[in-house]
Parts: sequence; C-alpha cells; structure tokens
Amino acid sequence: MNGSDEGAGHAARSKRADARRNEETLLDAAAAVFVTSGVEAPVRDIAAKAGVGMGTIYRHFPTRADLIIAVYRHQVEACAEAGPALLETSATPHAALGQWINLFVDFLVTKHGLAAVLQSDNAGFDTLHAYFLDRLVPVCTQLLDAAASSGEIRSDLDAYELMRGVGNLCIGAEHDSRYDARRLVELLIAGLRRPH
Amino acid sequence: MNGSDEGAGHAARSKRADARRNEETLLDAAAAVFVTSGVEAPVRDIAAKAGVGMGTIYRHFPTRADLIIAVYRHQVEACAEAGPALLETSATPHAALGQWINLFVDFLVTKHGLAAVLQSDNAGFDTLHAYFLDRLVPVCTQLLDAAASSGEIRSDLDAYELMRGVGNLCIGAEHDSRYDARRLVELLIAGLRRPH
DNA sequence: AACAATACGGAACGCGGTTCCGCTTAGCAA
DNA sequence: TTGCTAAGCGGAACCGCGTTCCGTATTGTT
Repeated sequence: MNGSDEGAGHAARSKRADARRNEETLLDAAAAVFVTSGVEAPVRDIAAKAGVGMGTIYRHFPTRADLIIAVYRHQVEACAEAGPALLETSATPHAALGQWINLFVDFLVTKHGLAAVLQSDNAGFDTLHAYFLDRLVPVCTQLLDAAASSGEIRSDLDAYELMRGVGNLCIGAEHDSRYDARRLVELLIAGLRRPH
Repeated sequence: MNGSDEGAGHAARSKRADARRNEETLLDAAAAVFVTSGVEAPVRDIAAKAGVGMGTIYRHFPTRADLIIAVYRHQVEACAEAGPALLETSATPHAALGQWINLFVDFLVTKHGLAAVLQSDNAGFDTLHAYFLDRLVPVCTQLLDAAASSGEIRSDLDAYELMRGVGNLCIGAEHDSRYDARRLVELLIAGLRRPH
C-alpha cells in the first residue's frame, strides 16, 4: 500500500542503485541488531553494523518506527493473513481467536523489547502503534465478532482494547523466566468466555 | 525498617537539620512533578522545583527508584495492609481478591508512568521492582491462597505472575481513553475462576 | 570564635538521538 | 570517454538528560 513500490507500476525508478542497496543492508543490519540488543538498540550500533553513516540511516528511515515496521512488516502481514485462515480451519471461532492471539503473542515475545515500544507513549512510536493497529485490529475484530455471534464469548470488549491488553501482557516477558505471558493471555481469553 | 529512623531509637542523630529539611522539600517537589510530568520527569526538573542543586538530589536519593519509593511508600503500605482487612470484610475470598486488585490498579493507573517504569528492565529500577514485589506479592499470595482453598479459582497461577500481569495491563492506561485497564484486569480475574 | 564534619550547588562528562553540510558517486548526455 | 548534476553519503556537531565530582558553604561542637 506504500513504501517499496511506487504504485503506478511502470516508471517506479526514482532511487539510485546504491541507495537501494544500502536500504537492504540497513534492514539486514537492523534485524540482526534487534535480535541481539532489542528494538531499542542505539541507532549508531545499527549504522555501524551496516557499515554506513548516521545520515544514511536517517534518510532511509526517518524514525525508529519506520525501521521497525520495515523489519517486521512481513511477519505482521503473515499474522494478519492468518486470521481469516484460522477462522476457516478451526473447530470454533473461539478456538480460532485463541490460536490467532497465540500467533501474535509468539511474535511479540520473541522480539526483544517490541511489546514495550509498541505501548510507549513516546511520540515517534505512534506510527508504529498505528501500523500494528491498522493491520491487526480489523482481523481481531473479525475473529471477535465471529466468536461473539456464535455465542461463545461476551461481546463487550472491542478488538482494540483486547489487542492492547495482550500487547501489554507481553511486555518484559523475554527476560523473566518466572513470567509467562502466554499463560496470562490465555487467562484473559478465558475470561472472555461467556459464563454458562 | 530502614531510612528515616535509625532503629535503636535513642541517639538517632546523624543527619544535619538542613539535610532533613531538604529531603522533605525534595519529596514534596518530586510528588508534585510526578503528578504533572510523570515519574520519568527529568531529574533537573525535580531539583529545580525543590530549589536545590543536582548534587543534593543524588545524595538523598541515589537512584530514581529510591525517590519513587519514598514518594509512594505510604500508599504502597496502605495497599499492602488493605489485603488482610479485605479478606475479613469481604463476602468471599475471590471478592476480596478482586477488590484488592482494584485498589492496586487504581493506585497504578493514577500515577503517571509508574506502571511502565515498574516493568522496565532498566537496571536501576530493579530496586523499585523489588520493593513492590516484596511488599505486595505476599499479600497477593495470601488472597490467592484463600480464594484457591475456598475452591473459587484455579490454583496454577502464582501471585508474582498475577501481579506482573496486572501491572502490565495498567501500562499506558492514563492517556488512552479507549483503553480501560480496569476492565481488562477484571477479565483476567474472571479468567481465574475455576470453571464450574 | 574556630574548626571539622557534613551537605550543597552546579559545572562537567558521557551517552544517545538528531541534524546539517561538505564531499562522493551514480546515472546520464554529449 | 568525459563532464555534469543531482542523489546520496558520512560523520562531526549539537542537544537533552543522567550522573559524577569537587570547591564552597553551612552546621553544630568545642
């Protein structure tokens, strides 16, 4: 919808070849650094890892959010697309919801510091926040609606709130062995069940 | 147990009068700044508000955690003490647990940024983390045990995990009107209910 | 009044994000 | 091939913030 291709699909050539190469390099470097040092790693580290100067990184990715989005876009897309698929293949909508949330939690928990940054109120991360929300809330809404109309869950919680709650529960899960975000999220989903 | 009085209760004189005055002033200033700018307000702001230099603030409160603890100690104590009280006055242990968690959530949600800082993995905040945990986890354990042995809830979640989860759910609740931490915490507690 | 001990203020340092500008290089045209 | 220009690059420099350090001021005691 934006970013890598220019839309009209013909004369999409505006970037110089070295620029595109550098963007690639930066994405790889950022991905690597994110794994080892988390998504809040110093910008200089990423630039160093990529072997480029500070200017280059800021030109390609004006905010850290842009970089994070670029690095994880594929996985977020995959998660978003898994929603409808799960709805079809799962026994019940509630099961689909549970599995999809699990997917999301796994994603967040394995990305060092991402959950924290997602909920950060720092301006500059709000485009990141917005991207995740835009992409995933509709999917979650669909699953939630399906589960609600099948009568399995209460319907007084909207997808936005659920997603934020799940995201929050994932914060800090990566370096605290006593804290299992998955379990708490399960509990939360269990709490959604309509009392019967 | 530490801090303001020297324990043995006789020759408790070690601090100079101006030092004690400054400590008071700093606490008041910090409390005020925390309200307006959150618990992550620049140290300089607090020093300025108190009308003291940087050295003074660091001498009295070597880490930000110390300052935060000092400012909120009374309220944390009150919360801790409310636990056993609620257990006696409430209809069921589960109800007591719910009310106590509510108390905790209200406390966190009204302290701008405190929940976030509580879960922060920054070294330097771990004494804050530890203080909250030391003080509140035993209380929560007591409530949880009571509710578990009365058969109201499943017993496979320990107090530590619950407290962390609740704390996490409170992050960012203060400036997002679409997100109601209390509701999600309720859901979590509902999820604790033993299926019957 | 003099003198330690204690405490104070704020300059200075380090780190990390961000900007800015002089230099380099890709891509094109003659 | 050679020149030219604009796109792109590197990294020094700047800013804000946490933290340290030390010369100075204050307290309380003799």
